[in-house]
Amino acid sequence: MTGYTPILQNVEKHISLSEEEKVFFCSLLQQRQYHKKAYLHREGNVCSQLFFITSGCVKNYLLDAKSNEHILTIAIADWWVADYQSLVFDTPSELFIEAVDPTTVLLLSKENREALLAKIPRFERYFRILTERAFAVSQQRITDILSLPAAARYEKFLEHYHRIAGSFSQQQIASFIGVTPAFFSRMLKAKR
Amino acid sequence: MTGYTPILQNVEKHISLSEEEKVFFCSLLQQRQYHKKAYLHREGNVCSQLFFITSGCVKNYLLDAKSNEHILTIAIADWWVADYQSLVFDTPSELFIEAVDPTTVLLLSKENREALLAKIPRFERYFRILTERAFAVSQQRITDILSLPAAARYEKFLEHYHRIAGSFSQQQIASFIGVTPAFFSRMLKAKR
DNA sequence: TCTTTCACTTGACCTACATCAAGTGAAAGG
DNA sequence: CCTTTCACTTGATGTAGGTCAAGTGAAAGA
Repeated sequence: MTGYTPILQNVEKHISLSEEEKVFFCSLLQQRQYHKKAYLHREGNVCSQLFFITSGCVKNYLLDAKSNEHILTIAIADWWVADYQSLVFDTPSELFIEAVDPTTVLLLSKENREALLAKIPRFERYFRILTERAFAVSQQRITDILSLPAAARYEKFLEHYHRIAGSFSQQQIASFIGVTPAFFSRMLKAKR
Repeated sequence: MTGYTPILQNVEKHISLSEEEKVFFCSLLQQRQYHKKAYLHREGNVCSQLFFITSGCVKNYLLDAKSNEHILTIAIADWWVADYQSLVFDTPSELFIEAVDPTTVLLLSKENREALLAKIPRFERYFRILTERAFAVSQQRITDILSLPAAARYEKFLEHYHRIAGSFSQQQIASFIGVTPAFFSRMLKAKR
C-alpha cells in the first residue's frame, strides 16, 4: 500500500472514500517506473490506459510528415496523461508519450476504470472535474497559439512550468511553444 | 414540456432517466432564442452558464490585441457550449459566444447544474463523457494547428462542418482555421 | 432607382518564422 | 586524454502568411 498516497490525496480533494474503497481503487492501479526517454505509449496503438504521474515529467507529442516533433502537452506530478483522442474514440493514436525525467506513474486501464466507475460511481465526479480542468487548459492553449506571437507563448510557458523548465532542453521548449530550435535560440538571444 | 426532446435524447444516449427525473432536469433549464449575431455571452463577465444548442449554430471567439477575431470553437445542434476556462476557474472570460445563425438553446446555470448533480449524481457520468469528448476534439485541434498548413486545416474544416459551412462567411472560416481573410481568399483561388 | 454597405478580391510589400548547413563548446564515453 | 556526441548557435536564404489599401460586385435600404 505504499506509493498510493499522492493519488489518494488527489482523489480526496474531490470525493471522499471509505477504507475499503481506497483499497479497491488501488487494487486497480499498477505502479510503473520509466527512465528518461522511455515511452509510456507509442503512436499506432489504440491508447487504452490512463497514467497518473506520481513523480517526474512526461511529454505528449506527435511527429508530423517531416518528422518534426510537436509537443501537445507536458504533464508533471499530480496530473493524468493519456491520448484522449484515441482513448475516447477508440482510434489508433498519433501521439507518443515519453518520459522527460525519470518518472513513476500509476497506470489505470480503460477496463479497470470502467470497473471502478461501475462499483464506485462517485468516481464519475472525480473524472468529470479533472477532465473539465484539462479541457479548460486545452482551450487556453488554443487561444494562445492562435492569438499570441512565439515570444509571448514562451512567457506563458515560463509562468506555467517554471518549476520544471530546467528538465527541458531548448529544443523541447521550442517544440512546445511551436517554433523551431533555431528560431527559438535567436528569440532568446534577442531577449538578452 | 415542448422543446426538450433533443436534450433528453442526448442525455439518454448515456444515462437513463425516470419520468420524474426528466421533469426535474427540464425544470432547471431555460429556453432562449437568439437571432443571428446576438451574443450568448460576452468577454469580461465570468461565464456561469452552459448552453445546449437545440438548433442553429454559434461561434466561440476571442479578440486579440489588434482586434482580430480568432474562433476557438464552432458549436452546432446537439452540442454544449460555454467558456470552460472561465466556468471552471471562475475567472473573467476572454471569449464571446455569438449566434452565427438564428439559434435556440437551453441554458443551464452553474448553480442549477450543481443542484442537478447533487440530486441525480448519474449526471456526473453524462457530463464526464461529454467533457472527455470535447477535450479529445480540443486536443485534435491543437495538433492540427501545430502540424498542418492552412490548406490542410481548411480540408479538415470542410470534413467536419460541411453541413453548416454555408452559414459561415469566408472571413469566419479564415478566422477558424487561423489565417487572415485576404490570405484565405488567395488560398481558395489557388485551389481552383 | 440610387446609394450605401458588405463580403470578397487583388496588388504591392512586409515579417515572423522555417530551412539548411556550417560552426562552437561542453560533456560523456572509451 | 582523445574523440564522439549532442545541445546550441549563427549565417544565408526561403516562404507562408500578414498588412494595407484600393478595387469589384451584389445585395439591402431608402
